[in-house]
Amino acid sequence: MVAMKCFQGWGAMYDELTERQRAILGLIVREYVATAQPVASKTLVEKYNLGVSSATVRNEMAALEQMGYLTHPHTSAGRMPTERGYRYFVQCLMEQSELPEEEQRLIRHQFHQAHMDLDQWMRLAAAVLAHTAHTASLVTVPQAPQARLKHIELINISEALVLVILVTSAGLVRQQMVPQPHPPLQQETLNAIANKLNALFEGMTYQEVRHRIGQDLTPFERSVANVAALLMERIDSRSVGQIYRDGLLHVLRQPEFAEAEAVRQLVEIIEGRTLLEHIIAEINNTSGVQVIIGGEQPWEAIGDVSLVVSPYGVDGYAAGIMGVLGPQRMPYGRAVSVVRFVSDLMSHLLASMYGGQPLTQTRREANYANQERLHCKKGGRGSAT
Amino acid sequence: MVAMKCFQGWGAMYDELTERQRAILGLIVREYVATAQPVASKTLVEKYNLGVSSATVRNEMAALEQMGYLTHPHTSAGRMPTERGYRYFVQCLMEQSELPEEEQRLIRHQFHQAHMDLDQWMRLAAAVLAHTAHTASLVTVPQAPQARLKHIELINISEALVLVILVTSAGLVRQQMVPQPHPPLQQETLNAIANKLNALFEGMTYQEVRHRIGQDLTPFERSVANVAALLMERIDSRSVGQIYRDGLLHVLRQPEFAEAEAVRQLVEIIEGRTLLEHIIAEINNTSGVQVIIGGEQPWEAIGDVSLVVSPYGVDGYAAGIMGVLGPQRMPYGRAVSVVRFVSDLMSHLLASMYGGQPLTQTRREANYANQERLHCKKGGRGSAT
DNA sequence: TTTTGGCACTCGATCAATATGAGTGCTAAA
DNA sequence: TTTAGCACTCATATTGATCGAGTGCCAAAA
Repeated sequence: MVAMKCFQGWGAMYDELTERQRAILGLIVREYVATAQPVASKTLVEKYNLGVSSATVRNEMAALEQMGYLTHPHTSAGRMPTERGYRYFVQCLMEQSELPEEEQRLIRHQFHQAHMDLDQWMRLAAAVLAHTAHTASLVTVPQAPQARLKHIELINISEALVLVILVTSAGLVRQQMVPQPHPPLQQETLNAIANKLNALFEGMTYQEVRHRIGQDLTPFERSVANVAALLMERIDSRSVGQIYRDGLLHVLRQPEFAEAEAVRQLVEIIEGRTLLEHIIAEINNTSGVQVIIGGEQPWEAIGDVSLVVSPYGVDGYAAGIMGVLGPQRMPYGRAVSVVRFVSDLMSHLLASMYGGQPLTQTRREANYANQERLHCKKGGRGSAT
Repeated sequence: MVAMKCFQGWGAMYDELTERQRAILGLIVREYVATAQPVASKTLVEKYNLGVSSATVRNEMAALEQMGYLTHPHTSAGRMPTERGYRYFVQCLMEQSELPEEEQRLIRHQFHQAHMDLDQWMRLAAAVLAHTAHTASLVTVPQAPQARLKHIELINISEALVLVILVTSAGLVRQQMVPQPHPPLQQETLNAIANKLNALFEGMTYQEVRHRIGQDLTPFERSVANVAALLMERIDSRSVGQIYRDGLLHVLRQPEFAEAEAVRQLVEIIEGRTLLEHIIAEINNTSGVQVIIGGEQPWEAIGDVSLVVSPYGVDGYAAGIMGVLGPQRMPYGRAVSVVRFVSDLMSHLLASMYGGQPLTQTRREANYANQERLHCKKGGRGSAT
């Protein structure tokens, strides 16, 4: 059967495989994902009623191995997908179903329960991703490109302390205590000061605020302005703010993490910031759901761990990423569905909170990949003739 | 030599052991903690220049095993402490040194860097505990007994949204968006409304706020008041709020977590909320640093994991717990030192922020245990007569 | 009465030899 | 092009033998 173009840049690769090889590769991936055991030619034939003998399947397997889609742990073992095999599966073979309507409704409901509470949304997103995909999950707080001051508020906490509350244009709120000046100020005076500072600094970045400090301000006002600048700088500098995690236990149950070394590596990815920041930086430049597979291309470092991640947020206001992570042997279809759904949902919720365009548009646009895939699939699902 | 009372309720147990047995038990615990290998009579004699032969040590070991302080993994292996052995060690044998001055200074410095930023303090506390004790660490956000409203602020975010900021008397800040009423309100109007609500509700709990809602308020004011009540209720209801964790990797490096099952159990304790809340509830009723050892008394469920925890906070304002957790085979001395130091430090910092008495007093008082211990030690270090 | 040297005994750990069987690769026939 | 059949490979499990660390105990010494 004639092979068809599947995905930009994968055309050549796609052409390598016959329809039957593609069917077999798909079954092997699915079977291996389900059982975590190398799959034998015989099991395949028996379980899926292929109309051919195991020997035929073996030949195809050998061909697929030759081309780098499968491996052998040892001579007398079944086949398992290589990274390249997974990649092909994800790009061309996987059906990208939507999440079942029932599940969608449940998730939406949970989010609407948490009225406009960003913190709870993040927590919930992490929980839903982990629970639905049976993997670990990560959600980063959406970050504005550069924090700009929206509003300062001063609150009299005691004779010794004043609370500075700062709201950025992206809606982030930060607070910090500062000492009262020598004769403590009353709330009304503080309000007046806040008004003055708001008039002066509204819409500025932390550098601009710093620059404007100095003339015609009392020492106390100056210290408040400095604190405001500091808080904004802190927001900007934390390239990733807090990270919400969940579902580590799900992943630990997988057999690939039966020994300590693998677990260590996994936890190092999840908890350690360096690698994560690297990944996040990479992802933020893309759009749509991305699948990162174990030791592929630039991700040799992450070993047996795969990620399915997506940026989300509001265009121009705030952008974060969320995703799930598990062993290479991961149910990619389900993972992609749920990551796409939840990131879309969050984007829309954030948009309704801040105004602005949810980051979904770019993703729809990115669906060319998806559509191409469907197109390529049309080529044939049926068993070999 | 006459045995002396060591610690309330442990007198009887203490009396069981001769001076030499105590010395040997202490050495075994220390050696086992250091090497993670069952310790043999010979190694003990050679390494510590005991003035006796290995046979003698063996006899004493047999006696200690008889009494339940030691075990055997198998016949031809050295001895290792039982839970009871660890307990005796912690209660009577461990020297409770302070953290080295150098280290104290460094830690204090780090905390003072993070000016009055509660979030950063917590993160830092978790990091310091984990790093210093080479274990995993937990820090819960200090919770006020009942949140009372200190201040409400309303900020005009857009034509569609108003940000409600709420400050409790304990200094916690929460925010939430509410929709603007039909003709959107200007910032000045919002200020007036905030003033009105502040005058009405200051100092009230969420129940009291709910009760006062209804008469002479506009629908918008009522919705703000409701949101405020909801936020305070949420603060109260989260018996433990966010939990800061760190250092999981340290623990995973320990040989007792070489196999997946142990790791699973550990992560279940750290990430799962149920068991943790149970522990926290138990601890909050006590004062001073507590040592929870693996499968002891009411803690059979936590298996091979030990905790060293302490409450901290400001008397009457806010109380949380912090601590470290690792395998039973844990450097208890160091862990106790650092937990005590950091919890004291945090208590003082919080007290300087909120006013009030730091929770340290009770701990000093609890030192009777410590002093008794020193007393008991005085009883004799030398070998038996 | 306590300590100690000595010796037998136990039992995990390690290694080699062997058997087992799952699954492939290849070849020759259909 | 497919397939039946068979040889081949290699992980896994089993057994047995050996080694040695460390204890337990006893009888002699202090």
